[in-house]
Amino acid sequence: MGLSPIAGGSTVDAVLEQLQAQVSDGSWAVGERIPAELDLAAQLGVSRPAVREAIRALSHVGVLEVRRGDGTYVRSGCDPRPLLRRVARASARDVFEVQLAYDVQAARLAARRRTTADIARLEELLRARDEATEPDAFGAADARFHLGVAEASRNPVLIEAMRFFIGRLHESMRAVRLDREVPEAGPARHRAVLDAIIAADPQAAASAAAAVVEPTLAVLETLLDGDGDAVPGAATTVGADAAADGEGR
Amino acid sequence: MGLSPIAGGSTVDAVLEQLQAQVSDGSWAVGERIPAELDLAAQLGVSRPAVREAIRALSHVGVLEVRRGDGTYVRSGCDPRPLLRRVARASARDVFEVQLAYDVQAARLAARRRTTADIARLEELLRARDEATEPDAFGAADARFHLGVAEASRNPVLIEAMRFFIGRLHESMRAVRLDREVPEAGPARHRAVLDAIIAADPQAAASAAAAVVEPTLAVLETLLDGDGDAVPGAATTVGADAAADGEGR
DNA sequence: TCTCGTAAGATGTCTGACGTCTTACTTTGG
DNA sequence: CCAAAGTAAGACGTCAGACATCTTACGAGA
Repeated sequence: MGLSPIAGGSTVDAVLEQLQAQVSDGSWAVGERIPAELDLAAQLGVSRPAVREAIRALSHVGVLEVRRGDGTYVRSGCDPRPLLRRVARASARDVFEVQLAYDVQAARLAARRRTTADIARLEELLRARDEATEPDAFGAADARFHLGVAEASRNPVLIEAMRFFIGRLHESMRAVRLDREVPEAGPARHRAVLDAIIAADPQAAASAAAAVVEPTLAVLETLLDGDGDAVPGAATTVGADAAADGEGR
Repeated sequence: MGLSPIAGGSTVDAVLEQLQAQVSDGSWAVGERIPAELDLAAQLGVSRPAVREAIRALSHVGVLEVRRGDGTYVRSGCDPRPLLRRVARASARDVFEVQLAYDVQAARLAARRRTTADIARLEELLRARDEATEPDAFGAADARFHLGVAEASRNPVLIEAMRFFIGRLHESMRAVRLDREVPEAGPARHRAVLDAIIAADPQAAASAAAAVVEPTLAVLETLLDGDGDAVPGAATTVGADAAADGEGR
């Protein structure tokens, strides 16, 4: 599969798609060096800035790697943009379900790997969470406790994934004004998570973590129910306009 | 917090960090319009292309949204780049642990939401997986089955997350030549997952999904254990740490 | 044979310009 | 007085050319 001249639509986005296609279908293998910017511009019939922007965009999402003075190399064949697009337009419920998966796994791993320092830190975070009263402060303290558990799991990928998803989740709920209406699980259930982590009991920690989120998820489910699968994007979509999807290209 | 002129290093990256900082600390609220490219260029003391590249990079990861003829708006305060960087440099084990979280949750949700059509499709995928013999073909069939379970969960975020992480996981393992050495769970355990999904038993499906991945994870653990963080540059390095992070970009 | 210097190639950045779309204001007709 | 159409201003989209800087590799010299 070769490169074909760009036709219509947004030039940069069209270039971006072509480059991604070359990577995805293996025409450009991982680790390989791709043609120079000027060569690509000539092949595609566009200017160098257009090619350059597309390359930079792909490098910022980890698909390409630019080495100054040397060239541009393929770093990974997996394109994270579909995931990012999905998360940006996802319903609060969908994000919440993924967050549940993270919480359970983080608690399980934390129970296996926590140190005494972790326990002390988590105790402090849990105390701060209990003491918080104002809605905003409470939400922040709650997030910090969940993140604290993730940090005790010693898995940097899990930590960053939770950090990102928690942020997006709060945004989603704030956008639909649900952050004040959806009740949070009480201190008791959070205490159970920490106790299980202290007891170094992965199974119990996983169960307790699920018990923390399940009630909230159930409320969320009833609040925006009726969706099922009949209404794909509409109802709870946080990303404002669904139609905007076709915007770029 | 205001904008300060760019000093040294990579101009575009410096601009990018400043823009991200403005968004992160709330100086530019979500939904708000940011200054025009020319204004930003003047404030930062750089050229318009530099500002433009930074803006495009942030728009491609969902932080900003550019509306032609109108202006640039803040779409989200959460920056996914830390997550992407982490995943790019993660060890196979760390990615695997996250993948385990997805598998368990996908199986649980699939057990609750699967249709008869899902069951038929999963049966077909499982059969194809059992029949595959060649390593590459088997790996692909295995991935398709796991993705099939995710699709039955009816959670688009979970589906895309699994698609991305499975891809990165395979890349990681191929990079260190582990894809041929790490044994896959046998047909029996996969059969158990599908049976639980058919039986509409979320709890059993979750357990079965965990049972599928746990053995592989255990082997992985012993294979590259002992490294911990002692051998930074080695094959599966998790990126050792923060130090190596400076390279990218 | 090893080391150092130089040249070629590639990316990094800048300046300036023009095209096109969106938005908002103004004007005109009812 | 209100509403609709037309117009002008602002902002992003793209392009062109040029120069700076870094990396790499090749070749000359010790």
